[in-house]
Amino acid sequence: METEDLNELMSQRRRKLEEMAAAGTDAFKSNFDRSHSIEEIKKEFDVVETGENSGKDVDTAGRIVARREHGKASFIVIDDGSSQIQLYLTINNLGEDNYRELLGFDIGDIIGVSGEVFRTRRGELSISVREYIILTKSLRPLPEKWHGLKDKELRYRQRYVDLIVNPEVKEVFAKRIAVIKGIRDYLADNGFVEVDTPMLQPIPGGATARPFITFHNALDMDIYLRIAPELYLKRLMVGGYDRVFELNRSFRNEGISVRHNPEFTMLEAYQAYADYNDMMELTEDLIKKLARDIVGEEELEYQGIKLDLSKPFKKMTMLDSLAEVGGIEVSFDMDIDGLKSLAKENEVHVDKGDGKGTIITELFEKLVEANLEEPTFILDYPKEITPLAKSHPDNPELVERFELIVVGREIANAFSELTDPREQRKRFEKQVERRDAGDEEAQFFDEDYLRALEYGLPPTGGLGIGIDRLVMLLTDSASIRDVIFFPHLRPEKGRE
RNA sequence: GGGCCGUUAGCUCAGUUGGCAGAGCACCGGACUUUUAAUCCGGGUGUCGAAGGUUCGAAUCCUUCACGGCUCACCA
Repeated sequence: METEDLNELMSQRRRKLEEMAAAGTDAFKSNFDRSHSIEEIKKEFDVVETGENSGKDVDTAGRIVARREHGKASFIVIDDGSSQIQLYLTINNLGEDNYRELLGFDIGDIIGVSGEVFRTRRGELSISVREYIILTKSLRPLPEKWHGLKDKELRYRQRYVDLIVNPEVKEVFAKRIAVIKGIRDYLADNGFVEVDTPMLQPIPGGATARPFITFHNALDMDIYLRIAPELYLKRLMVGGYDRVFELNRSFRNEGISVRHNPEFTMLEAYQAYADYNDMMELTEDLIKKLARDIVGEEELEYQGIKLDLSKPFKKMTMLDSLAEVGGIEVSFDMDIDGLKSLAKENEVHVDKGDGKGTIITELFEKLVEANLEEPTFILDYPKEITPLAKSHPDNPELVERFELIVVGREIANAFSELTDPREQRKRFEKQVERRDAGDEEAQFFDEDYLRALEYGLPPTGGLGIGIDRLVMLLTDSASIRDVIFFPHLRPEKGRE
């Protein structure tokens, strides 16, 4: 199969590889001792002035990304992922045969070089090559140097090529890496410990979503990929951990869009003796810190919308926001038919089994959430859609829950956790009723979780942050695929 | 799932009314000892996403399919 899709360029490279082999050269070396990374060279030799020789040799390596031939003296640019540097090669330094061989290497090949660092007359820090070695032969041509790789499908499927030729992609992922590290550092500084809980769960819980189902052969049973780590993390709180977090993947078997990938990265953090107000403070502080550290300032722009993260985030209850932003008066005192007709007026879809809480939430999402730009905490969600949160003392229809909305998107979600096992049992039973009525996203009944609650969960605040969406916000990325190295795509056909 | 758009050389893209498949970069050959999108001379390397159909003739028109993008629906 492989030979069939060989084009001329790939054939040429394979021929070169065979010629190397025939000459006794191994084109896939096992190691190379560097004295410096390219970034280190740039730092250390920054003081070398235009036209000046440093008098010092370095050993470094990288991928050939450009070549400029000038007869008996030429230039090659190599890139090691940290930075790029120009190589200067002359017949005088290398001799005719070696000079020709080094120039004959292809763009994409990975080489090691030794030589003196100097700065050219044009001011470019360079290495005057004395010795070189092929480390890895590249058998496929890279995309064009000027336009890079544009085709989105190729960029997502072959992210390795995207990363080689499109430098801005690396910047986005550098920020993603920094966000994740920043969160871990922040939480560690605040006394949280990072834990791992099961991704393969016999009962998928902690969120309202359809799970992926797989099968355990030895146990002869269905098993689920987790939709959230929540119930296991709260079991750990029962076990006596005071502050825990998990920053890892969850999986939801739902539609794929610019905001949804079937597997996504989520932070969940739980703090004992805290409630949702404490989690609100933590969320705001964390996000402001990430903006400062990673974007460099608290004013940023997302898809043309200017956001000022330096101001205190706004706070509104869901019901108030429907009045203030949505322009409709809604309350749980209205009867269900009144809410249904209100939904109809506003072109909000209502399912048969939907109660007041669901309809109000749908109205909120349509009339309010989509229109919120500046960071806004929305407080006090309907109990009906939130089976794991503590009841609100002022209104039995509500729970102590908030979401942080930025540019119409949910960035964080938190509650005062429901700790009363008797009420949790009733809430689970309601979910089972919904599931029996055909709601595939209703939550599962988890008897062991109730047992854990019966031993006693301290008052606990819980927080979830969607990392991919947060990174989108901080990197001004329009699609979740731009912040996930390998986003989910349909398999390529004609493969295998 | 619906709608719209796209798929042509390794990459980025043109391709007129249906009439021999094009450019730039990359690549190959040649010139050039400080260039940096190097330059100059010569060379087009292709299953026009796939399969059918219409036609003397299809990259171009029609049908179906695949993959992707945007969007609506769905969904935390």
